Amino acid sequence: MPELPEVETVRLGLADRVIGRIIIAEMHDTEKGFPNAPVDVKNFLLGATITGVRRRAKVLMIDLSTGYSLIVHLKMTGQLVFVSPDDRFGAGHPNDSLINTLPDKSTRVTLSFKDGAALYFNDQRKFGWMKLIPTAEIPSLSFMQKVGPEPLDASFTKEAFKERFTRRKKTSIKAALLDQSVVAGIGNIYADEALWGAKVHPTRKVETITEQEFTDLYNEVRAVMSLAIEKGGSSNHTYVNAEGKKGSYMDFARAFRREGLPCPRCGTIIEKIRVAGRGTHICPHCQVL
DNA sequence: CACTTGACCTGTCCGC
DNA sequence: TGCGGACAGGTCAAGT
Repeated sequence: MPELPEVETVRLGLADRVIGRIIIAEMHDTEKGFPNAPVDVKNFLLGATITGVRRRAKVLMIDLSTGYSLIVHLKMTGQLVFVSPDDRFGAGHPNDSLINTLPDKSTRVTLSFKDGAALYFNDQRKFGWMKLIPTAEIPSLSFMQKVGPEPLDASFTKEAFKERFTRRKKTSIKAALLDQSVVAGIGNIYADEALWGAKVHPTRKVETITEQEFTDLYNEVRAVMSLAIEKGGSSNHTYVNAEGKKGSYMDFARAFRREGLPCPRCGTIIEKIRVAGRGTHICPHCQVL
């Protein structure tokens, strides 16, 4: 799914497009989709103006003028795509662009705006969700209580990074990196990329990671996340930004989904193994046990 | 408590 | 071309 850089890319795109727009209707085609409470939808979603779009870890928060917020998790295949009336079949937009074909069979929620624009929440695998809750209740959500620090926050130090792992001494470094309560926002792509960058084998137990390796991992996590945001995230199949367009980080990937190709550092063929139940890409020469 | 595994869904790709 | 199985960017609830 979208990891931190993909969710941040969506957030930036939405902030440009939906803030100030007024929601006049919502339609959804699955019960899992959202607004579980019809009364709240009627009173706090319809007619609301969007006032802000925030992100914490991989969760998006769309704040409304009514004091409620839409909370969204895209999980593996979720998308939030904004389409203005001018976009459809407009000049300069490729014919194969998603925006000309939405809604489609993966569309779970459609939010219609007063000016004719729409925001589509699509999710092929239906793992994602969208909820409507009072904005003031967000900080007390169990997710917000448990989630670790944002890796790109200026206040997030190398010392804090290392300290977060003390609770996961016996597990693999990859499983710990994927644990959202340790550090927020890392997923399968950027875990592999950061481990490759720091030359750390993903199955290494956390308690065996040296001071220098923690320093390298800290720097790599931040560098990889920053570069990915700059490139608009990674796209394999389903991920798109708020304009329905793909990101380009995969052009810069050094290990992820590069099995069978040479390691950019030493030329050894990248291998794919399984760690913590996830497909994992390593250079067997650079990342030794 | 720490840790691992399976389940949640749909679609696609790969080998027979 | 058809079919079964493995797998896909995430997170829970179970299990040990």
